Amino acid sequence: MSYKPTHSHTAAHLRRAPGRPRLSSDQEVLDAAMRCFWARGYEASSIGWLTDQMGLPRASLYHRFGDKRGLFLASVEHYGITRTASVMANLSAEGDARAEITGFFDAMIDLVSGDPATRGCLVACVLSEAAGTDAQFREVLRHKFDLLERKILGCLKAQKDLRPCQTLPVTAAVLAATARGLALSARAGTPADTLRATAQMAITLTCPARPQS
Amino acid sequence: MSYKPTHSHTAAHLRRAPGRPRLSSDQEVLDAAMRCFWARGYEASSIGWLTDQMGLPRASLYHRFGDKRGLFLASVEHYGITRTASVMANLSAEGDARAEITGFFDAMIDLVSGDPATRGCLVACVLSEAAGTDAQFREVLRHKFDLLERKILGCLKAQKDLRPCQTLPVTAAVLAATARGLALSARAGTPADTLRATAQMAITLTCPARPQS
DNA sequence: CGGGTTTCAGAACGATCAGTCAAAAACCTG
DNA sequence: CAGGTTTTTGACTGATCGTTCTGAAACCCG
Repeated sequence: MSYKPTHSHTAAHLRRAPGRPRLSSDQEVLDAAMRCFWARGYEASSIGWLTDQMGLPRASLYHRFGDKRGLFLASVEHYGITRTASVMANLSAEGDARAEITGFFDAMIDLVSGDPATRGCLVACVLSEAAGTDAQFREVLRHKFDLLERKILGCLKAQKDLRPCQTLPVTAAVLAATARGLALSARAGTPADTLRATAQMAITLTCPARPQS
Repeated sequence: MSYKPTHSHTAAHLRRAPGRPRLSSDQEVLDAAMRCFWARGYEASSIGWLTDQMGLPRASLYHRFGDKRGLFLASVEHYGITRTASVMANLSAEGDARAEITGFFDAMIDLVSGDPATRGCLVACVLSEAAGTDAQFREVLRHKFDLLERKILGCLKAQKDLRPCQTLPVTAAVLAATARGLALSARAGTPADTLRATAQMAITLTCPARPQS
């Protein structure tokens, strides 16, 4: 195995870190670890399998991330930054709610059924399972769930044409639950087209179309 | 530990099984195993923990159920018979769809948030995770998912007052996805009242109330 | 070219994993 | 009571688990 320097001289004023340079960046190894957990779940991903896929020595993994739990938490955070952030960005609460929520569902479905090796959602499917035996995982899960509902809620507040019976926070909860249910279906193997049709119907029922303007 | 015979002479014409009688019935041990998997998930439930909770000798477990996978599959089947059957029974397709689906959601929410030790749904939360590494689990999961959707669909066909835009199978998929999302929320710790309010809203949006007759 | 520092590489650790074995115990039939 | 059958019991196995340790390698600075 040949040595490949990370960067030769990116910036003269920025001193390199002392010591032997790393073969791979945190981004690279975290993305590999995330895909492992995403595909197999927390318990089923052994350290040996993880280090193989990450291309990282065993000792380096523990030095950088503490232990398996720390690596998983870092992977979940990496997932949030590199995957769900762009999906949630659709819910900006600045335009038409129906259009934004449609964009959100489309992006979400691409995420959960894009790569057959990593079906479903790392948070909804994997973290929620791991949360059963770890209190900290449970707290992170609750925070992630809450985040989505508040984003949808903020988006709905821009919608003017809701039915009189619709309480906004509860409607947001319905949409969030539907999204999580779709992620679960994706993990079970439901094709993306079916998911999209289901999402479309959920949006139609939840956010009535604005009158033609 | 004292010996307790299962039954002394229930029926004269029914011969007892030969050999040493069992200390506990299949129903008892399966229910304990099911609760273990339900609470901790498949991978996190070790054989040692399972046998402890089941009160069953290690060797007997393997003799009766083959291996851990067999025990899990038997537990899922036991779950279907003793837990989800009564929940699904609400969807008889013989009465008002709205009322039946409301009854279904109520029973489902009781199931997934009744016992704090076994939050969520064994199928939606645990089996769906285990399905990531086992093809047979995946097949069972798909079958269970499909079963629910067909029951809801059959129920919806009795509904006369759907909106013109509603395709029945897609509407059933929306309700099934919502139900699974609620089970996921229950596992994350969302209180039953919140779940019920969300379910109520989903039903209101999906199945418009019949005109007063 | 030597210290100092950090990562790499892989062996090694005790613990625990799923699964097995052999013998004793508890029943039935005859 | 003797022979047959099945379950219980607890010790046992090899493999794998998460984690740690020891050196050597590869960089910077002076």
